[in-house]
Amino acid sequence: MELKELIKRHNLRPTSNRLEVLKFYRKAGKAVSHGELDAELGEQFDRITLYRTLKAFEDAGILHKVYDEKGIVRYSMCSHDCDNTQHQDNHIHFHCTSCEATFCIENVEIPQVQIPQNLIVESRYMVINGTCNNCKRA
Amino acid sequence: MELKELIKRHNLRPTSNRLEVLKFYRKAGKAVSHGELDAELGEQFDRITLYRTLKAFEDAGILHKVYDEKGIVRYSMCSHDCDNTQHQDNHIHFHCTSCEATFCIENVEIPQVQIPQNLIVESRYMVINGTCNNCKRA
DNA sequence: TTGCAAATGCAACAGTATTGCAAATAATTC
DNA sequence: GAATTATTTGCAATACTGTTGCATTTGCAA
Repeated sequence: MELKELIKRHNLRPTSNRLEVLKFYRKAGKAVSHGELDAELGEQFDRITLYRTLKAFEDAGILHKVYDEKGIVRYSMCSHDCDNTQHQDNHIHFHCTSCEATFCIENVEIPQVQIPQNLIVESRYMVINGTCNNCKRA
Repeated sequence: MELKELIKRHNLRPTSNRLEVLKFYRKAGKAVSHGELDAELGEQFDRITLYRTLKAFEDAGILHKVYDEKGIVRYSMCSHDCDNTQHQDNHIHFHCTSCEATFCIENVEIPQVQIPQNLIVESRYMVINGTCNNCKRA
């Protein structure tokens, strides 16, 4: 079970809570909100613990935050190994307006843009809304 | 006072509440959250009324929603006349990580991107985080 | 196996947002 | 201009999301 290793590598203790959460995220293959996580693991673990687990994973660089157009916060597994100093989630996110799923499009970089005023750019965030392949068929 | 006309044109009644809210948004020149609006006009108008006013303006196409990286919902005046069926806010938003201001960069379109899977694209949303000119000086 | 730091569960609380309903206000018709 | 109708507003209640403090438990290392 390499999830245990992943957690340890980021200087966190591999508790049963964290292992289950991470297992769920890996299985999900899409961004998952605290609410969705709680619906799945709420019987087993405390609501607040799940909040703290998500925060710990984000700080450690195991999960990264994703926002959809409605401002809903979700988390998704980092594909590259991020750390506590910097996330490398410089890819586009896709949000399906039909099933509300949000997932990362790992191999597409967010394009550079030319900004008129001389503002200092630190990071870029981009979401594409549309219909995913599942919902397209239906 | 052409704000009255603007409201009427979108089939809403130009009440004092709505006129004040719109006046505030025009003056602000940046995206404003409900909380910020309430801090300014909360003495005069009810908190819930302000929520409903924002919603009404959004539905009517007078304001459009803006999200920053923390998932905070703000509203900004639509430069082009939108309507209740579609918003045309296809421009980039800039968020200053120092003063937390968010504003529209009207004249820069969100770039097209090539998406690998055959997903159906409906709209694109982009936020650039950085430092605004005000905070740069400081 | 003992001692310490990290992690968890529970309770309380804070902030944001929505809904129902009655009262007030604006627009419409006569 | 008065009466009628529909919209808008304020208040109360409620729901959802997220955070903090503290006592207890758990994991890890000496």
